[in-house]
Amino acid sequence: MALPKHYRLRKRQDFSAIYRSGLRQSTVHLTLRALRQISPQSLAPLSRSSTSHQSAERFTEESSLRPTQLGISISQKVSKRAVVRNRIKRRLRAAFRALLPQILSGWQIVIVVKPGATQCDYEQFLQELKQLLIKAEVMHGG
RNA sequence: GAGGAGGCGCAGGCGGUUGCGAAUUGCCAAGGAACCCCCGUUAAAAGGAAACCUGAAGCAGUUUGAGGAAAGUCCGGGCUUCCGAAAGGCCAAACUUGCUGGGUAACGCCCAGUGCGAGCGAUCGUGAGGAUAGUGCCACAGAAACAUACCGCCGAUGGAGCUAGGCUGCUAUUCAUGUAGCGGCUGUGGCUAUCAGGUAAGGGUGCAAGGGUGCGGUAAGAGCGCACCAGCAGCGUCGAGAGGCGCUGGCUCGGUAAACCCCGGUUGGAAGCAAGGUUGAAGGAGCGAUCGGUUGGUCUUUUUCCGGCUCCGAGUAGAGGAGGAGAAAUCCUGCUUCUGCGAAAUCCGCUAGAGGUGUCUGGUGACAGGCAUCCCAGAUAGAUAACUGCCUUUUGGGUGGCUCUGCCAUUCAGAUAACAGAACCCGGCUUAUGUCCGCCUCUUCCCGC
RNA sequence: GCUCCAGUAGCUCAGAUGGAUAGAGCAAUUGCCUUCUAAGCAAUCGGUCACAGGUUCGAGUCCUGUCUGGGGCG
Repeated sequence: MALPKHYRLRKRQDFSAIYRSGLRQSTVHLTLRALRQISPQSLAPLSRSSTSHQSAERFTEESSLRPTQLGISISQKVSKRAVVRNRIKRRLRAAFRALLPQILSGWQIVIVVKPGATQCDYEQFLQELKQLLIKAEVMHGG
């Protein structure tokens, strides 16, 4: 990872939570799944979903604590060769890192790579990522 | 110079901007803490504390960070747990290993050799035990595919009197020999029939038909005899052995075991680092200080002793709290114990190894041994990078020079790194792969001297 | 990490113990039928049996090694 560890999305729970209730945007080669993060204290009783307005109040105070976390999902259907998949991941991370200063904190993001992205270069990924993040209002429009 | 065979090496280099993991050092929040201060047995509160220890996150420095295949998972190990057994033998089972000798921790791997096959050769390939232990199969064709005889050849016994002959009678003709016609006898050759005849030379069929070629031999034939070749057996000799060479012998046995099988060989089995352990969220079960009884039951190895559990009796009042009449239920807490990664949690396992490099010695070699030296990835939604400049190499064009079918210099344009990503660790095998990549040895042909 | 299965015509599948020229349905092409089309009928076309090597007289089938695709378990 060309990202520091606390910018990475690491737990299986986080991924499944994002897939379950996150918003969705997509371009030709990428799909964005994003979830606005709730504070770490109320993360545990998330499934009971009874303490919604309490956590919403806390959110405004504590959203600045946790930075935005990124996870990348790329299937074997995109390419059977691990080298190709890893290269795409690294390029996406590099693009994300370049956009990091403009990104709001407190989000959890998963980027799903679609088949056909094998031919893309760094510039294309940067453009598509920027488009997605602006559409999802994770990033300042500039 | 052209073509070919074998082997080895490398896995482009130097930067720029922005970054990541690990180790380590320092700084640092915070905690612990000897101690200081305070107090003076009616006490030890509050406060301080850069001796020292721990040290999250962060910052800074230093070091370091994918492969020859990290891949496929086709073999062999190490390591770990469980089951079984505990040493050896026999049987069974499994493996599916199978020329010989060696190497190795081990191997289905490697090295050296033998036989066979391919190539002019360098070299290459080889799943290379047994077909008289038994069973099965060998389509079609063919008489017959494992034990038979279709045609043919030969023999024996017959038949007809057709045919070629032999002997002979009559008639015609001729001077005569003879010739022609019609008969008779014979059974040599042919024809034909038969033989539970002989034969395996020849024909035909087929991948394959009972060793091959030649001479003799025989009624015809045949290893029936001989010579040479191939194969088999025995002996001698060389070799550690597979085998090589030589001599002798009786002459002969289809193929298929990558069909079943037989023989030999090997082997505890199963799972795999998501092994397995530590901490432990969560869940289940439970919680009594002490003494006595062996007539009981059961477990630890049969017996004895000792001991554990259970049982019976005494006794105390039964973890703490709430609750209640309470030693009840129920709830919370604590403790004991069991389960416990789908809580894909933490840490360990986790990288010093059948290790790398250099050198010497032994060995034809695989390899082994000695000495010196080095420490060289440990991630876990998975680091080792993203973008980019120049060089290198090379192709084409232009210009210039020279010793001019070329070479050198310069310039412009293009191409320029393939295959591929550690996931517990090693040894092999296999597969993928190159910027016109580089190097060495050998071989064949051509040209020149 | 472990493990199983498949690969045969454009598609979906047969092909049991090796035997001659590898079949079926659909599709395609042509013809018939019909005013025309569909349906129907008839014929035709189409195969490196995934690849390479081997055993055998002979291999889709047996053996060995690869490649590709798909599934299962922890």
